[in-house]
Amino acid sequence: MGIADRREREKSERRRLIMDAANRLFNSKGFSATAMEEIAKESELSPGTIYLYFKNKEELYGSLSVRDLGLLLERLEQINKSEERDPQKRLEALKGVLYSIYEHDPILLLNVFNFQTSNLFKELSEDLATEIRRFSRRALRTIASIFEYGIHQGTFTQRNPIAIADIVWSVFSGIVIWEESKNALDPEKNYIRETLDLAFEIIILGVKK
Amino acid sequence: MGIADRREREKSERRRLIMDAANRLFNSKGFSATAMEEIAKESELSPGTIYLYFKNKEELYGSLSVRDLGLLLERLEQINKSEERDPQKRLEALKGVLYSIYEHDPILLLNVFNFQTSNLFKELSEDLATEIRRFSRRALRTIASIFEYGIHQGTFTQRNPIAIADIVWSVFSGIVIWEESKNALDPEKNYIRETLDLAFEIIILGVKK
Amino acid sequence: MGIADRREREKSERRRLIMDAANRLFNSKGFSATAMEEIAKESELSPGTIYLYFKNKEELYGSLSVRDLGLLLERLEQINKSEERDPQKRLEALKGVLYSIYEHDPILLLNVFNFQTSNLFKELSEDLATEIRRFSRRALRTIASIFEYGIHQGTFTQRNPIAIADIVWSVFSGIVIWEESKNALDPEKNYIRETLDLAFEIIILGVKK
Amino acid sequence: MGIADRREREKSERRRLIMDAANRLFNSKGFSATAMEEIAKESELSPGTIYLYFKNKEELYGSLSVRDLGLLLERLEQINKSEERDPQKRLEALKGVLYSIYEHDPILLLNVFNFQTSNLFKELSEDLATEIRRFSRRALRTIASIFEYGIHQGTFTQRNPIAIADIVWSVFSGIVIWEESKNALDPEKNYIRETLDLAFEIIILGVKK
DNA sequence: CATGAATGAGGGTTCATTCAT
DNA sequence: CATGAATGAACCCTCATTCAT
Repeated sequence: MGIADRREREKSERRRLIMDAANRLFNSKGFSATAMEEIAKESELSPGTIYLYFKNKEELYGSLSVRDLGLLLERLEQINKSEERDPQKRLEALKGVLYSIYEHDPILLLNVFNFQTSNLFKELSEDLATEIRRFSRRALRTIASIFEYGIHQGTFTQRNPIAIADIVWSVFSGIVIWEESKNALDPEKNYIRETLDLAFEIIILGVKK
Repeated sequence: MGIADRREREKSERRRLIMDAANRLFNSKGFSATAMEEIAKESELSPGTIYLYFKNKEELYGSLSVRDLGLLLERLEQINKSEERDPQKRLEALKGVLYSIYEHDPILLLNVFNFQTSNLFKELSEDLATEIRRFSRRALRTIASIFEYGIHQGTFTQRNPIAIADIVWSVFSGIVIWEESKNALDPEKNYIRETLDLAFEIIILGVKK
Repeated sequence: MGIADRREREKSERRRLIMDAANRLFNSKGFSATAMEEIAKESELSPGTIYLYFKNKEELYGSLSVRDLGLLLERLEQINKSEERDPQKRLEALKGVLYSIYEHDPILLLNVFNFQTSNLFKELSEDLATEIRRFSRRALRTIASIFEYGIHQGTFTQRNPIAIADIVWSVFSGIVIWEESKNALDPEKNYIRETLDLAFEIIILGVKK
Repeated sequence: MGIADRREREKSERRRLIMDAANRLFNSKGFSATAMEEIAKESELSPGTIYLYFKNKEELYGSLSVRDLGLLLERLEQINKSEERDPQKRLEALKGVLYSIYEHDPILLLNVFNFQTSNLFKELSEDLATEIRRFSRRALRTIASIFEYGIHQGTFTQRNPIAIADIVWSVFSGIVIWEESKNALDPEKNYIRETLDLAFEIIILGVKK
């Protein structure tokens, strides 16, 4: 490995270091309530260094969204690439992916969500904004293609697959946000798994012929 | 009308004036990005005056949630009080209520949502926090009772009504947030109505016997 | 009693009412930390009314000083007017007066003191400032005349009576402030009486022939 | 001198810079009337920088007291460590110290005083409050030991040394405050030196056998 | 590249004072 | 006279960002 490579790797490692720290803090305290200096401290770097890797606070937050969406996208695309031929099984796999994403980082989707809704978007560089939009669209389209496949096979009823994908995405994100917020108030009871299972049960009943 | 009455009315009008201005600004710029002075300017009052009506910025925001939730709750309870005997029709009424709420203020639910998720809750006076929680719980229970009614009548399949209410609430909020965020990026195309219709169609298929 | 008289009396009663309330609050929280609205509430009047009786916050505070100084002055002048012929006994009477003032309102002198030191003086109307200065000077001169009397009688050593009065005044105020501040830290132990007694003992030894 | 050392020195110089500026302003305008921004301007720094060195306005004020008390304490302790065997000479030295402190900063003691009396104490960090209390107590005890020494030697009359120290402290502070306030009103005439001399004369007569 | 001290604009909030009723 | 709602200037403090080292 050449020196240039090592530099490159160290650089991207440091980027990840910052993003991980930022993710932890943004998740636990929210965007506005997290100070850049805290992120610096958490990542054991100085504030100035953060700005060598990210143009500003918004871009740092946006980069988290990109990373998360990329992760999600990759997993989703594996479903379509799989050998599985039964549409309902593919739907189950979708549930599995979404749930595992939730388990990996409970509010990953909430972040992606909040970010897109929020006005932080406006502060973003065109590049990053475009990337988020593209990833987001691709994720939706990938979900849609699972349904398309089912419709094509004749197992699912004829409906607009993109619209169904929107619904799946919405209900999933909605449940995660909603149950997480209930969780925050009463940490004892966590019904996310059950609610998600039920939601999928209903969706399958609703789309199957 | 006595002087005291008039005073009282003026006072509550002023409160509403502030809340409306705050709502507009919070909606378009978000909580943190909105300065109290802007709210003052928007409501044609002075900063000091805002503080005569609301203890602080958080309480002002929280009061918006309470007002919104109250509005929603009232509409929901009318469904159960209605003469309608057909469970599916009641479900349609629920859709109508949620949609009309959306039309009245597209991000009303988003606000309620974001608020509960956010850390702003911690800054709230106990009174206000309790009220929000109570309203929120009652709204859920009211939705649940629509399903209970259908199960009781034998039209809907036997399932936990509270869980279904959570799903309905989640999917509805999720769609609104999601479509609104797509809206923000591309204001030409608004598919909310269609997506909601489809979502309800699926839910009805999913819960009917 | 005519109507005009009653008006006058009510007016001065209200003045006193406000001053008493202000005194209590200034004493317990200090000048800056006391809000005019608190004084209004404590005196069961409205903020606006306070301003009918006092031009501003500083004048209200200054008026307290005037009242206190007047009270003190009256008591001091009685000593000189008394039948008592023994200079040392007159000195004892002086101690009694100062101590009873302290008992009446522990920080009366502290207030007079702080006020004169503070920059509040600058905000005062010329009238009030002049009055405070005149009272203050007269109080000093009255104390001085007690010593003059003793020197004249040949019981006290020949010294500048005004300077001695300054010292008496300083030591007395100093002790009150100092012991009060120790009091604030450890309310159990109150040595003011003992310290004052000792101070007078020393002074008497110091001035007697 | 290493870089770290220089950093350290610059840092403490900066601290002193701020404290000096703050001292000037607090002295001339009082605590409440002095804005942090003025202190920033006076020390040619930005407001934010002040907060890098002091947690808040109260702590800045408190730090001044600590510095002043430290200075005083050091001087007082030198009296006891000195070769001087004559108690009355030691008393003279005490007068000298107190007077030189006064000359160094005429209202140093007034500040220490006012601070302890004021409610600012409550806002202080435990550390700083403790330090002020400790210094204050030690200063008193050091003064007391001068008298103890005189009593032990048989030159002074048997009296509670701590109480005498309180009196000395009180009369000295009292005179400074009092004469300064007269000074403020009529800057022509400054009798502090004379008054202090007379006060010491009286005290010495009062405590000597 | 990395640092972290310094910046200074901006935010939330208070409160002495006014004035229409 | 009395009121108290309204004002708005001013204050303390934070924190995203910069830049000399």
